[in-house]
Formats: sequence, C-alpha cells, structure tokens
Amino acid sequence: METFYVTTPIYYVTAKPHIGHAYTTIIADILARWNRLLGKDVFFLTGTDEHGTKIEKAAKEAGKTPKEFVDEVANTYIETWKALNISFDKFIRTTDKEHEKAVSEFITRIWDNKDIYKGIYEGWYCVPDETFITEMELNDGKCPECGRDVQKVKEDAYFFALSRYKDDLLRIFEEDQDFIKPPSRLKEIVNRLKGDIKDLDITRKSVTWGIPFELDKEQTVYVWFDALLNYISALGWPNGGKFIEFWPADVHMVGKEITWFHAVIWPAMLLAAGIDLPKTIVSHGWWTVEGKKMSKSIGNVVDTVELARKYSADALRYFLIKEKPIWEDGDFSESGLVSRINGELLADLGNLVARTLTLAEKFKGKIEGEEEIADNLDMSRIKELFEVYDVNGALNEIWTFVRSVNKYINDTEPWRLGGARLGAVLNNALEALRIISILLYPFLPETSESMQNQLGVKLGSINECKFVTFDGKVKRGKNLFEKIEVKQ
RNA sequence: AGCGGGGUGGAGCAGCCAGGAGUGCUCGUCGGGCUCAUAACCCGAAGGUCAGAAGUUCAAAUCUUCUCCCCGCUACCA
Repeated sequence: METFYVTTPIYYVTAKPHIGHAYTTIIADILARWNRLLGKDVFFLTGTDEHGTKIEKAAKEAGKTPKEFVDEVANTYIETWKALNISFDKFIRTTDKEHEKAVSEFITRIWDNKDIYKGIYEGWYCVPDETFITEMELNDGKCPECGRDVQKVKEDAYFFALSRYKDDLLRIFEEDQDFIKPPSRLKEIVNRLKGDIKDLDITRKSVTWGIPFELDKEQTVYVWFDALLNYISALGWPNGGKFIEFWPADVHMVGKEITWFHAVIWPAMLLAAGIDLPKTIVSHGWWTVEGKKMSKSIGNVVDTVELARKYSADALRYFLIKEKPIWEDGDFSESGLVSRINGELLADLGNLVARTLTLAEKFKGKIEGEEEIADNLDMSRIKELFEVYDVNGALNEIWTFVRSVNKYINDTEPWRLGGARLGAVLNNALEALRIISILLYPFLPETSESMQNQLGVKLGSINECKFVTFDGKVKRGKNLFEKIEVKQ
C-alpha cells in the first residue's frame, strides 16, 4: 500500500502551545486526513523536544525537577491536540528511552565515519541566565536576553562536520527544486549555504539535562542534534519495521524560522549516516496577533485550548487555514475569527445545509436526476493543490464550490418547483453536500461528521467525490454553526 | 550589511514568470431581488494616477534600471 509520512517539528516545552504551534500541527493533520481519504497508509508524527539548559532553567523557576516539568508541559501539548482533533499516530518525546537509544546509535555510526571530531568550543555564557550565547547573538557584547555582561567560555566539545556536506547539499537543491517549499525559502537557504559554513558543535560539557554523549560520558548531546533525530527514532530506526515502511518522510512541516535546521543540518546528518533524505521540507509563514509579533513579554500569546472551547475546534482550524496562504505571514485576531464564523461557516455552509435539508425533508417524491453542477467543482485542481501542500488553496477551491451551490439553489428556486424537476434539483444539492462533507473532512472533521449524520450517508473516500444518485436518508439536525453575537 | 519577500479601489488578497483596455476574489459601503434557509442567500453600483521615476514597446500592474517605504532570515521562538 502507498504510504504517507508527515511530521510536525517537536515543540520545545518551555511553555504551553500557542496558535503558532497549533497552525503547524493543523496543517499536518489536514495532510494526514486527506491522505487517509486517498487510501494511503498514513503515519503522522508530532511530539515534544525536552532537553537543554532553557528547560532546566524553566523547571528550576517553576520549582520542579526537569522531568516533572517536561512531563507536565508535554501533557498540555497532548491535551491541546486532543482538543483540536489532531489525529496523530505517535507522540514522541525526546526523553523516551527508544529515542535516547537511537541518538546514541546514530552518533556511534557517524563517529565511525569520521563525521564527528573533538575540538574546543569557544563562546559566551551568561551566568545569571545560565545560557550559552553565540557570537552572532551578542547584543553590543552583552546578553541579548538580560543585557548583562557575558563571560567567555572555552571547553572541550565534539563537532559534526557539517561543512563536508555543503557541496552535496547544493547539488541536491539544484537537482530537486521541490526539496524546500516555497521557492523563495529555497533561494534563501541556497544563498546562505554558498557562504561560509562552520561545523556544528553538538555536545556540551556543562549541560546536564540532555542525552549522555555516547563517546564521552562527560558530555551531553546538544538539543538540536538530539531533536532532529526524532523523525527516525519515532519509527524505530535503525531496525524498526515502521522505519522500513515509512521512511523517507513525505513532508516535514516546519515554521520558517527552523528551515535551516531541516533543510541543511538534518539532511547533512542523514547523508553522514547513509540514510535517505526526506522528500520535502515545507516552510510556512508566521502569525502575528492583532498586528504584533507574538511574544510572552507583550503578553499576546493566544491560548489555543481556550479559543477552541469558546468557538469550536473546527472554527479555529477553519480560520487558521483560510485566513492566509501558508507561505505568507498573517494576522490573527478574534474579530477576524468571528467574522469568518458568521460570514462563511454559518452564512455559506451552515445556511446551505439548513436550506437544502428543509427542502429535502418536505419533498415526498423521488430524489434523482442528471447532474447540473459538477462543473463547479474542480477536483483535479484540489488534488494538485494538496500535492504541493497548499491546504489554503485547496480550502479556497472547496469554498468556491460551496458558494456556487448556494447560487444554484437561488437560480433554480426549488421552493417554487415540484415533482421530477424538484427531485432533480434536490439530487444535485444533496450530492453536492455529500461531496462537500468528504472534502471538508480533513479541515473540519466534526462538521463533516455532522453533515453526514444529517444527510444520512457515510464518509466516503476521495474517489466518491462525484455526482451520482443521492441515496442518504436526510434528517435535519441542529445548525452546524451558531451566530456569534458581536458586542458593539 | 548580505540575502529573500512585499507595496494593486476603504480593508485583505489574486493577477506579474510566458506584456494586450485596470481584470478578478473576499470583507465593508450603497441600491435592488428573493423568501427554502441561522435577518440568510442572490444580483447590481460606487470606489484605484496598480509606491515613485526613467527606459524598452504599437501596447507595461506585468519586462529593464534607479529611488523610497514595509516585513522576514542570518545558526536552536511554529
């Protein structure tokens, strides 16, 4: 059976998930659900990144041990994903035993291949913040976080020979223009890669909250090196059956700020170990909130679970996907969310279902007839958009069809009709709704199910998105969406 | 600074790569139609010197050059 392996980044557990995390994860969920509808064997991975000084520090501030702390935060991620109906197949944590074992195995392999060597790490350290700072991050020679003086540190460390893979990577990017999406990001990465590439230090002596470095137990593995390996450790690499079945990944969904890690460092690591590269890295844009960058200091971090509870997971999913092209940045606002609920989910879709079902329930004749609106639905376009991971484009296309069905009902005026003609119009409208319920399943799983209940049909596959004779038993249920009253 | 993206009616976008009357979409405003539907849906109208300048061309939002402005990335924030 054809497989599909999609991943989100593993999220760093210093804080609860916000809409940015939700966005990445929702896109991945939509891809997973769509590919299941296509009949593929899907593996959808998400999880948490739990090592490093920042977590150690956050734990201390919370008065907890690192382990207690990461358990707690990892749980809020799992709870959030449940609240948003994220259909992940596995939730990996970098503190999982299997993961730690895989990391050690990986390091041993590339050591044997001479891609790791011992050297001296030189950098800056902020004592009160307990964080390492790179030359680039320095702000006027001071700590970028707290503005205090930093201290030069020198310690033994192990390095990964990233620079050795520069030419290989450039050749790969040249040959496979789709390796990084969108093209503008590919350009950024290529230009940067053409510059001066330094080897990466991948261990720290003074960090204790990390995976012990296999070759020198005084050191721990640098968080990023550890974290990236989750994509294969989750499949049981090196010998797991899932690894054989699902690797290479079809798509790593990532936020634009971590493109470099996924497009350069991660492939270099895989090349070093002789493992196939993932097929595509999709790098999406960011959300601002009410026009401002999301940050804890501004205090505009949006609580996802609260929003989902207030409006519904489907409404939030819909907004995030419909609001902006995935490559671009966009702005989140609660008023924007409400406007899409009232103006689109309710006015276009909810209303369409309500008016059609009312007409169908009253009709006593036979619902059958020629298709009249199949041309309004461009299935091949929708499939193409999914193939390039443009879920925003696909949803727009589906929505165009939803609107066209409302127009069809207006044009045919079924409330004036009767007999065979009414049967034919209803057949078109009901079939359209059945098809829409399938197409919306990846985006709005609860709404899709509710539509199928009211139509008296079962969720079909993508192959069933074509007009035939409607054979459901309609029963109008409660409204799909309720109007959100806006206080003036 | 380097690299990348963007500046299109009141708002948000498409259109640009392969030039052909300012074309399109969503929201907002105004007017109308309809009454099956959650005051919903459908139709129509107003509104733009396509950031600015120069150039190429019979023809430029679209190609070239320059200028201005906004945003992002630059080694661990989705």
